[in-house]
Amino acid sequence: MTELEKGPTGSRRGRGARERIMSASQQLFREQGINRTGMDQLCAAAQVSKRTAYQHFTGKDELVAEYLRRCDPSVLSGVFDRTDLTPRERLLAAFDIPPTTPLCPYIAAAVELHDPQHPASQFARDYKEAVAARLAETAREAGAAAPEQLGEQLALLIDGAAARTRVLNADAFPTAAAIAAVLIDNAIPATASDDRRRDEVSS
Amino acid sequence: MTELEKGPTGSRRGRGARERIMSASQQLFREQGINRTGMDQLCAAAQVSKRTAYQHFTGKDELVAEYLRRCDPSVLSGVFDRTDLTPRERLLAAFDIPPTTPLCPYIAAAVELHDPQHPASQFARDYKEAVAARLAETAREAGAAAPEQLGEQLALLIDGAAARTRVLNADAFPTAAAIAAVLIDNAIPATASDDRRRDEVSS
DNA sequence: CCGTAAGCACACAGGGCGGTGTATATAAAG
DNA sequence: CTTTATATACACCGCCCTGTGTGCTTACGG
Repeated sequence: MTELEKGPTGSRRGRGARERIMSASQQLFREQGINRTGMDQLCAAAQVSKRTAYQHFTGKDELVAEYLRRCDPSVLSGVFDRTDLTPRERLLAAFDIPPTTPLCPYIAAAVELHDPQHPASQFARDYKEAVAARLAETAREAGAAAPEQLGEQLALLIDGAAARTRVLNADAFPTAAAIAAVLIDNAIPATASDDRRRDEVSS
Repeated sequence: MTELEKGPTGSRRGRGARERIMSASQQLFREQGINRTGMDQLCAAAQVSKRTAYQHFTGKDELVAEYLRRCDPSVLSGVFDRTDLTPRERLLAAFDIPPTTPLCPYIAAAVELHDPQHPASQFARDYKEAVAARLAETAREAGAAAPEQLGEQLALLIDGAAARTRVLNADAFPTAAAIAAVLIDNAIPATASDDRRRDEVSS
């Protein structure tokens, strides 16, 4: 572990300032939003001097982009890679968000930054498209008639639940899940439904 | 018309500074967002001195709240009051947003202000609940089995389309409308569908 | 042990922000 | 015309923001 990558991401041998910054970003940007979190506060929370922060990131914009890049793994990958679930169950599992998640950070970033050209906004767009693509892929596995369309629809439901949860201060994901169940059942031909009409078709 | 109300809203006899402020707010807050629009810029755009602005509004917060209050009429009322449409058509018409609308300002405000206690955030919540209620009411008129549920579902679709349109920079309302059509058809008992199976029931 | 790079403390620049104070012009109501 | 509310111009305050400059300390690798 002496040299590892020393690439653009690697804090080569220091005491892990970069990691602390990213960790503090995750917390503060989620709790307070991006615009309402100053670099001073962020550096204080990360126990990092401001000078060090600006040696790791050219500016707040880059920091925000990197923050968004590190939001995903626990949310997305954890759902689609679960082999213990049928494709249909995986599609529905995307709506079982843990109550700790305050709001989809991608939507928040896109709204707060308000600039489609901002690197973070671009990443948010790419990410949302990737989610829709994975949903479509899973929909195809589940035997949906129009998987692309279903994927886009489910993605819209997720975003709707996230936005509505934020505005109303009340969990909207159950409602979205209910809609998703309807859409999935409508899109998957009866012969492929794996848990609702199993008894009347496959067994 | 000499005295009219002289109430808190009335610019009693001046040259309409308040109206210009609100007009500029509508434009700038939508184009640039709330946080990225300073009072200096807003006053310049409204051709109003800053002093005057602060004589009409105690602060930016109040201005923002008033701005949100004036967003509605052209969007909401215009849909639900159309008597030329059947209830079912009215539900679907809610998804025919004019392409001029950049994003639901209520979601934007809730995300940007980031404070559920802010008067504008509270109004946004009330408004969203009112929309869901009117959707539910119309769903009841249309004969839906569970109108409250359908109203909440359609409201979620609208918010999802708005959020997704913002993040992706691409119109997501057609997708939402497609989902809405499915939900409506599923929720309305066959005997009550007013334009699909009309010929086999009512006439 | 020594060199070098990572990190630190601290002050400061430059600008935008929300908001105010003051003195002046204008237009309507009487 | 006088009065009075309304709007104006403009300077100003204190605060917080992103971002730097400078010199010093620490710790790891060779």
